[in-house]
Amino acid sequence: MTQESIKNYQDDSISGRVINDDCLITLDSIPEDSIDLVYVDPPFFTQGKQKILNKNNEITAYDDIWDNKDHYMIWVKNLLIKLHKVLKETGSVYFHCDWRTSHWIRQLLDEVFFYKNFRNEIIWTYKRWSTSSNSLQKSHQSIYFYSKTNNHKINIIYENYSSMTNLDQNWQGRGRDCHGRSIYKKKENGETESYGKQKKGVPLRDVWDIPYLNPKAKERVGYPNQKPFELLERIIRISSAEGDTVLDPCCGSGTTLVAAKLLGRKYIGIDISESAINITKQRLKNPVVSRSCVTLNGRKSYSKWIYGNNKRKKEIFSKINAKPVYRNKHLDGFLNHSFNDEVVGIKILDNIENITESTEGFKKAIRKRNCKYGVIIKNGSSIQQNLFSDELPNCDNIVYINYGEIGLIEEKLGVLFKKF
Amino acid sequence: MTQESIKNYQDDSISGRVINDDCLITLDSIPEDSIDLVYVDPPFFTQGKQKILNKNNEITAYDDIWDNKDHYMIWVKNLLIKLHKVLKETGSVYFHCDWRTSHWIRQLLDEVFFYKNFRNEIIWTYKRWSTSSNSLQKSHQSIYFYSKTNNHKINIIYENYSSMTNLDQNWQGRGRDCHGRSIYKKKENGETESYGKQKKGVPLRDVWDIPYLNPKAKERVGYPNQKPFELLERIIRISSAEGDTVLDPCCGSGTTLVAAKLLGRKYIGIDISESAINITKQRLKNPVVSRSCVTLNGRKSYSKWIYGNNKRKKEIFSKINAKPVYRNKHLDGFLNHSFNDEVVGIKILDNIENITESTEGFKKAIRKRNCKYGVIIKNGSSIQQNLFSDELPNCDNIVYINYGEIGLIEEKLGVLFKKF
DNA sequence: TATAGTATTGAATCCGAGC
DNA sequence: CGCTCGGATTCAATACTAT
Repeated sequence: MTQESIKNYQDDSISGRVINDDCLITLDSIPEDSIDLVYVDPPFFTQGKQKILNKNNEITAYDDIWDNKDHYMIWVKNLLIKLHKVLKETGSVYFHCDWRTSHWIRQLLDEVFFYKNFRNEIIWTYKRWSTSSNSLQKSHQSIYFYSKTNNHKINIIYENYSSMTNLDQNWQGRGRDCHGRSIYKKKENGETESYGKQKKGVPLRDVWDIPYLNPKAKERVGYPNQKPFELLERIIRISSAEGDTVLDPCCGSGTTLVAAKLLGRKYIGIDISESAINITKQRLKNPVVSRSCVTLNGRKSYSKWIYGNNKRKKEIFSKINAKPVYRNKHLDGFLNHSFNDEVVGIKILDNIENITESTEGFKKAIRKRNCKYGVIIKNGSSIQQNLFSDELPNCDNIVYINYGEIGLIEEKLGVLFKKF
Repeated sequence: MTQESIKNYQDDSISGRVINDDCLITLDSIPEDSIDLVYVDPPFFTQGKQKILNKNNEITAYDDIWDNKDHYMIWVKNLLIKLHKVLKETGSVYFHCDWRTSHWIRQLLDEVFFYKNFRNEIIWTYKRWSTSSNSLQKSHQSIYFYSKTNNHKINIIYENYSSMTNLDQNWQGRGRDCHGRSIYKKKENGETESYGKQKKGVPLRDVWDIPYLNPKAKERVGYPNQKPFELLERIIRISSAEGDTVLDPCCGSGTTLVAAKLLGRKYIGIDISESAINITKQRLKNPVVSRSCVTLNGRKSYSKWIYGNNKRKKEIFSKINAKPVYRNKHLDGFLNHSFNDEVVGIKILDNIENITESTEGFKKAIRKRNCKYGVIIKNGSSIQQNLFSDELPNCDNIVYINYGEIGLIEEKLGVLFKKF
């Protein structure tokens, strides 16, 4: 979607309501068969193990309010029954859960919306800061998508074909052989039969790789557990049309409502927390949407930035098996393998840089990181510039290597640091 | 992993057993506390809606055998109880399920292995053929990972850092502020405190993008629902060590056992189907592992191939909103939108190509695909070469467009084909 | 040997016909 | 009117055959 199509709806003609109350109570006052789409993102059932602070260091009312599973399940079931009532026949519900409760919640969805109305388990996946753990890094959440009936409103979004798809061939006519297996139809003369027909692309998958809201993202409004705009945007686009009504019974910081407003849907948001409602109201007045760099340009785009215009840098790092570091003038990276159990810092010296100055900076940088050893590699744009020409500063713990010798890095390190 | 490290174990000194029986019966004869890792991949609960044929066009015994949910649940629960018994205290179970039953199965895992021993919901995601559907394209399956106790054996696999990671900063010491929030430690002089420590990379995530076993893959053995080697390889590496014993109670075509054998683990495979057991035994004698192109080179690797060295081609396709086609000398793609309800073929003419010859080839190519219209775009490496210079062949259904005019494509098509 | 072009095919899913 | 059954359609690969 373009930024333009969002802007069109940044006026207040779109009717929306934000209500500060217990959603179980408020839902009773919403007319039956009036809602097109519900997105539910209740507090996760962490049993109070997580303390969530807002920007003013107050523990938010957001933390769970349930003592045990049964209590939680009764609350969810009640909520679902009321949501089922207010939904139109063509309506859908999206229920956001994490690993703690997803199986219980789906059980309840089966009971209230029925197994046959299960549409998808959407996997929202993201990369995140890693934590040490005796299991795999948890980096997804599930969103259950059920419709009220089989006759639900849906706009399938189509994406580009995979680059491996043999699109050309896919146009060939198909039939079945005597065993009922699919084969290509043949013309009478034996040629394969082809036919031209417009191709739309591949339907959107149920696994969505959407970046986790960056802790520093402008979109953040200082309320915990804020969901990315993109996630809600997709859901709203898929299961509603312009002018439809979107409901979020636990609206938190209001991402759903912002997305609904910007996409020209009516919205109703409910939350029991007053601070949530205040933030939401504020946010609806002046919505900020940040498209992450990853979304806009793909993950690969960063690599150019890291390595700058210096393509040789990338090559060197791959040859010496090192990891790059960025945003640091005097330090370019580290060797992947430790040397004498110590980390080795890497600096690539461009021909415009002054050796003495750079060495000083590099020494400081690695000292700051408790690195014992460092390697400075000379890299210019010509063979001559790839050799150190000036006199080298005398440093105990730093090796200087000409570009042509980077294969010898381990050996050189070994010779120089034998004394340690 | 390298091919070498696999080959080391291609001998028969690794002890393994393959048993053709009902796993519920066989499990009673396996000693308690003797198994390190169980992988369970039972038939999905499709309620007979899917007919699965093997390569000999026989309906396999693999198709489900359960009339209803309760029947299925009892079977799974019995299986889990027996598996729990034979597992060592340090052992783990991986249970493979799809959307039909994942929530029921996790419920049973909670009952038998306990909620507290849940480790991960692994999402196996892949691209595959798509179908028209009134929901999102289902393209993942879930694998539940539970351990028998908290003291389970695990080898965390580390992957490369994302290119966006600020590795440098990651090394800074961390502490907590007075509100219990994580902050970077400061030295007395106010500088941030850093420490050098080799970083291993990011722990493996719980979302695994592993290509679906291609219908033509050499790895295929002609039994339906064969899982990719890579999937089982990961599981076995994470939750067992060399010499450990791996059990697969519904081993099917035996991928688990092959992976176990090649990784130097002992294995026990059970399946009720005789044909499955025969295939497995055969396969264990001469295992074939195929690494997919995608795995080896990444998905992006193809795009270079499609567009060849001609970067301009990519740019043109994006400007005129067209889809590329490959492995076809005379045809480069199709417009995304149909014209007069007909598909429009695209050919980009390089300066080395002969116009008359190329036009002939192009005409043949689009005729074969029932395309009524075609567009030939002139593209060279200089402004001069971007203009058609020779006399153009006279073709009713083909438009010739100079590179500089590609914005006018719709208009030109309109004028030329008004007569149709 | 490399590239162009052809042949498959799958734990899918819809739709419409036939009961 | 609710079933089931079969035909048509689907794309992401990879193997093979012919030049």
